[in-house]
Amino acid sequence: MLPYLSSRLEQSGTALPPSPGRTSSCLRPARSTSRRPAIRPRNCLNCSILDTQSFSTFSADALRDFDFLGICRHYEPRAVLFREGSPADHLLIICAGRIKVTASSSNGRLFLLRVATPGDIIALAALQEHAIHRVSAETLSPCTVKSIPRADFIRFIESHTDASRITALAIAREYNSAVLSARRLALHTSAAGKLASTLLDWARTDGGSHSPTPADLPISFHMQLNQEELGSMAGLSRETVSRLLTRFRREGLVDQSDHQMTLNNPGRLEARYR
Amino acid sequence: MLPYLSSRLEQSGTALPPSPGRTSSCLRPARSTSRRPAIRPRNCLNCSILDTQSFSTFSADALRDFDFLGICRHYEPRAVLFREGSPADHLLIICAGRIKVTASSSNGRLFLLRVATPGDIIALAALQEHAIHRVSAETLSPCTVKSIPRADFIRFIESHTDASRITALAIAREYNSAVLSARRLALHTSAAGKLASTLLDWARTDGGSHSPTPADLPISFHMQLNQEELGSMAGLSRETVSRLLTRFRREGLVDQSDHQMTLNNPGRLEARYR
DNA sequence: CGTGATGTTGAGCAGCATCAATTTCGGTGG
DNA sequence: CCACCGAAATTGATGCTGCTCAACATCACG
Repeated sequence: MLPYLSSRLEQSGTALPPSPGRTSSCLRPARSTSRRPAIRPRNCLNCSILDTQSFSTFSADALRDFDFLGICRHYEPRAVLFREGSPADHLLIICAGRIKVTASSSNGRLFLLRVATPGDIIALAALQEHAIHRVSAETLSPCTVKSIPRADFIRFIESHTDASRITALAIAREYNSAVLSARRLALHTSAAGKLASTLLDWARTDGGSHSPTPADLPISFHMQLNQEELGSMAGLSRETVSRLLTRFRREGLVDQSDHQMTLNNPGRLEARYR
Repeated sequence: MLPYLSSRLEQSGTALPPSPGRTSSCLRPARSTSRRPAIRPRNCLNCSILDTQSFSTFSADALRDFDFLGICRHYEPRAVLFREGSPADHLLIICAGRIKVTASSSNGRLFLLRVATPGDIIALAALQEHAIHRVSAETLSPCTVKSIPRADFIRFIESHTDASRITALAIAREYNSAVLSARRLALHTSAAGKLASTLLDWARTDGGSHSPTPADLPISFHMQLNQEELGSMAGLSRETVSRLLTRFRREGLVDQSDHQMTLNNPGRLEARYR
């Protein structure tokens, strides 16, 4: 037995006993029961998420061990994974669904830091420092999440050099997105500027291709947030977001049908409301 | 010769040839000449910074190798270490002095992300991703900075497991401070709230003890920024900062003499202007 | 048809950016 | 020592912007 698995047996009170014949994937975790019990992953090896995301460069060796770590759990929408202030003792990896990461103030305001999608890692930075969470995480849609106890994960990265590197890379990405958020909020005085750059940042990361900057071609992406949440991401009130979106629509800068948002001319949007 | 030092010889065009008898420290890097040439560090082993900061847990082995990496350089105030948009090909470690890390917008606004002090690492996240800098770095005071070429550093952390872990930790810290900045800017609607929380955050990290939260005792710290820079950190105009500081002073919440800033009652400051 | 979530639009006002004038202060040179 | 300068800070006046409160519309769902 691998050394970093020692804490497994006691950590998961709700985990099912190992079921050897099971072939469940991280993505579709067993037929849904009413109680949505935790299941052992054991199929990260052929999980498509690992091919495309952060952990794609794991060595076969590391990947095999990684497969044994933690447990997968299913969550309904609006479920809280952890709250600001609680100790960061588990690493979370999103197998399916969308999760919003927020910070809140004592007077009830909310700040939406990011929306994490499959393949994303949550709580990595807080876990590294062995600190308390400075943010809360809540599911936006039905989610499957792989949860790895801190001690197991630390032991894992200590015994795999490449895993350690990849971890650092993942945090670096988290860092850069946080800096982008801060930039947006600080550099734009006008509400229009804040909203425009929020949409642009989102379209560029979330909206398909990671190509450098594809000229002034329209970008389309799935708008997963309502106006209130969008506002809490850009630091604006719900009403202001509504007014601005109609303005952008009138000016032909964006189109919105259902949950599909299209930035017709990103360059012009950026230039007009910087 | 260590493998990760291979690129040393060609990388430093301005570096002096090795001077074996030299015993210069990272902190006080040779007698100052008019041209402030680059020097080889070779004394990180007994540099006091390493004892107290990020790299304190390096193994003796790693520390010895680390000592051979990069070169130290001296900079005058207002010197630019790198600019937003340039490729991140060097890691910087501050040996002495203070460096401000900023982001700027096309319309001339400036956002001050952090002030880095001795022991801090700069450009770590951008370096990991092998991306371009999203921020600029500029000296506030006379500085000594150790500069390590990307390739050398990557090779270093790949050959030392503990170094890799410590690197991840350092980025995690950077990340958390970036999140704090974003929080501040997003969660506070009032200018007073933004300034108050900026001062409080600063006092708690920079202002001496890292104790959890020392009740309502006064906190004092060295205010290294003028009001304009403080404003660009809190997302406020210079004039607003001035007005607010006089208000805080009148209310007995802060005292300011020379460059020493004292928060007389942090708890009250926080409660009144959240 | 009611209910609750979400989006739209209007009116009023506080707060902060901006422009502008003045003061303070540290340094530099006569 | 004083005069002068420039950088930084102070204070005032003004206008706009976006938050707040409020009413209403729209839609999905039971």
